[in-house]
Amino acid sequence: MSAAARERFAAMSAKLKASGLKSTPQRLAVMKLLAESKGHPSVDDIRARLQKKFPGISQATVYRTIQLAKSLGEAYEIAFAGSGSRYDGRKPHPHPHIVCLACGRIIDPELRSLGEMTREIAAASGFAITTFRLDFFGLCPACRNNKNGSRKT
Amino acid sequence: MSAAARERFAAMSAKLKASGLKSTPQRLAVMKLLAESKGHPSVDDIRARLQKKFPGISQATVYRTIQLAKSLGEAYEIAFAGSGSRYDGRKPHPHPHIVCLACGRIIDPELRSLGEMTREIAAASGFAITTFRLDFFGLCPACRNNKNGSRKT
DNA sequence: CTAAGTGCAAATGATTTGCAGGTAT
DNA sequence: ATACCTGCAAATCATTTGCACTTAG
Repeated sequence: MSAAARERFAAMSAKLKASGLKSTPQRLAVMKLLAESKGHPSVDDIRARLQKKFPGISQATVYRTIQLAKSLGEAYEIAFAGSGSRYDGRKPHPHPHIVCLACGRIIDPELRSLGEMTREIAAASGFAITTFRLDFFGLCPACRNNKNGSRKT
Repeated sequence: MSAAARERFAAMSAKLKASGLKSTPQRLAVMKLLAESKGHPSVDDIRARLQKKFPGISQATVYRTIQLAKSLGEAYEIAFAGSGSRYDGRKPHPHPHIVCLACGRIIDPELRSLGEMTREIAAASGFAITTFRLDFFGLCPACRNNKNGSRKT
């Protein structure tokens, strides 16, 4: 567990405690995974990885905990049509993504000029812009060559 | 029906005929609506507007026809998590949107610099980028004032 | 102790699909 | 004629929710 992950997990558990809600083992485990997963895991990725430690853990609990983390401002959901959402507990704010159409990998690109673009859009449309969604889709370097699809979450 | 809409409808019906599939009244009606609707209608918007002319029209037919139009390259789907998709038959290619969180209105902003941004992303990540999704969310000029929500599709 | 959380299974909402009868070509 | 369509209802898939039991504080 990297220093950054440890810090994220500390922030999450602190918010959880501060909220007055209960710090159950399941909640802490889900949040830890969110804090340390670089690969934008799905609900089922999380449930699967928690099986060893919590044999009976239910999807419902994972869903509920993720929603809780979102409502605490500690997780970010990337929803896709036609497939389950993916979650990010490392950067819990809107940011652009690049999604590999072959293996499902999702990475976070650097991108300046987005704030500028948002201001331009707001000025031209008259909307009060509060958030955005920006995804690029394509083939990652690995999938451009081999036809594999080792799903790295 | 504007000149642009007429042209889009002509393109759609031509593609349909060329595909060898049948030009049924339902299909032509759905495609006409797609061709002329500026407001990015939902499946149910379309079904509702077709009720008068086709009293028994089913959601299934609307869904199937939209998928057909998409596969012909003549309609573009904007999918949202937690609510139904919206469709665009006027510009059947990826383009940015601005979505009003209060009334659901969706408009198409002008935006240069997107191609440039895509190239930048591709170069930095090594991905072969094939498409993108860009939405801004906020309050439209009307909803910034009144709390109404006249859903203009 | 007791409000809150968990697992399970049933409910939901959008979309898809199987099937039996209808229609464009 | 006949392969393709349609409407209907049942099936899917991701996610949410009701409920009876369990547990953190």
